[in-house]
Amino acid sequence: MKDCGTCPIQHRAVCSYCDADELVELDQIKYYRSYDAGQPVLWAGDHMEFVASVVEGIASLAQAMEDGRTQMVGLLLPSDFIGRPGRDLAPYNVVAVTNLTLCCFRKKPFEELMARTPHLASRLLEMTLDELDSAREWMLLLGRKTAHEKISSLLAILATRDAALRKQKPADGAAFDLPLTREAMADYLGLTLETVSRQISSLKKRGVIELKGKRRVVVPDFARLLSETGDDVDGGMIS
Amino acid sequence: MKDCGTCPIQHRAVCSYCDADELVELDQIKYYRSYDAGQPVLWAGDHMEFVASVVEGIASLAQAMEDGRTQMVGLLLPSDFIGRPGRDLAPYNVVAVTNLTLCCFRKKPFEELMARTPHLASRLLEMTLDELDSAREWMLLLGRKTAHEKISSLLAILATRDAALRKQKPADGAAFDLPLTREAMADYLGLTLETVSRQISSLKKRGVIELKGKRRVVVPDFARLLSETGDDVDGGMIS
DNA sequence: GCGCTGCATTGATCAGGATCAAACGGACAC
DNA sequence: GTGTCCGTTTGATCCTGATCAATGCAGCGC
Repeated sequence: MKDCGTCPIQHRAVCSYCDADELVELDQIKYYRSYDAGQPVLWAGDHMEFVASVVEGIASLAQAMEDGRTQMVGLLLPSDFIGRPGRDLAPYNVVAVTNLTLCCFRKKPFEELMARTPHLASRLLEMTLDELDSAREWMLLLGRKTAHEKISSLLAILATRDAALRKQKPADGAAFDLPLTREAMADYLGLTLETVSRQISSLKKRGVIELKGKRRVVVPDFARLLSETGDDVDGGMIS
Repeated sequence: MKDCGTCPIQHRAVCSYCDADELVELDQIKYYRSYDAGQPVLWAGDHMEFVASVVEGIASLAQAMEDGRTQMVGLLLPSDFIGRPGRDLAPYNVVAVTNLTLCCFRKKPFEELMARTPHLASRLLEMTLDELDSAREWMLLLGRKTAHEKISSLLAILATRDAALRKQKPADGAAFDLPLTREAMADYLGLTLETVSRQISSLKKRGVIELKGKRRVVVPDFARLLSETGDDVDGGMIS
């Protein structure tokens, strides 16, 4: 895959054919948006006038119940795609977890382009199938794992994705930043923030992880961490 | 949408353009398969040589952990689609819950057809987005709802889908069959079978539902049932 | 320095569901 | 009829994670 420099459509989102003519067209309909940490990007029910690719930062997708219970249903890291071609209303809340930059494409022209270019549609289908798979992995976590396995799984995933952003495999001794507050982690894992805190303390006490400050995590032995997740050690969960 | 008679590709799966030429092609690569209740259709990791549309009966998608814990991640009713164009390996176990008939399309020619027909790809994209939405609704249920809300939600969904198969809205006093054992419900809801049984007994005792035998459920007041689900009463969950 | 604010940690207690165990009841073979 | 099998119900007890509450701690404005 040819690299298109600093242009965000180099991301896997829409660029499996990076040197094709469509690239030029996409380039013409793109624009950038930035959000501060904590700022909402979309509320459930909003009209969506764009689709977008995450350039930098982290966004979350969350469902809420009226009484305030919330469940995060997705975490969007750089190169992830936001939006539903063919849909008008946002199905869940999208919030900037950290400072966030999106590369947006106006929805109408994007859809028109899609209708003319089969590989774009199949690329999006492929990405959506990936999302569906990870949503279903997450269902296993939410429905059947213990608090302890949940936290370990989350840390393993964050470590893996963090390494992947640097095009590496997660290595022993690697450090990464926890981009989420304890409360956000709780909402992602279906726990309370107290339980998250306690489980992290316990992992620390047992030497599975080390904490540098509150947010930086060092994993001295990655296989050890994986063995705490409840997953089949090779394959399975980590996607 | 034009009806193509008894041919299963009338299902929304692949037939938004029922009178198009592709229909003829699809017809040439289709074949049927039947499974008995309880029989496996695919194991996670199997090679998939077909994609398929459910004609009759119910199938389940499930993830399993090595120690036996399992989580159902999807329930496939007639008109639902099985398979991932572009993927080779089955990501989860597929099991026939009741007697099951599938209309299968050989994968290779199906994919070739897809590559040539943009509307087929976008139809599948749309369906996959729907699946993704319901997977995420289910994540809210698994992560944040009480046992009591979980059971009510499941019953509401089954009642709704059952009515939909007859092209109706769920009505007060409507009856439907529970196609699942207590254990299967438990695996779907992230509970144990004992808890499922107790919660159903409690709903019965409080008059929210009536049971005719073990498997037939009557819902005297559908709004009452909905109010027990924890969802926003209009819209939300029921999809 | 001070107090304030926003996360995070830790403790004490409670309760919702899990677990272990027994009994029930219908379908079916013999 | 009897016995067995399977799914279900019900009971007693336990334990994980929720809840309520207090404290810690870093950053920041003044």
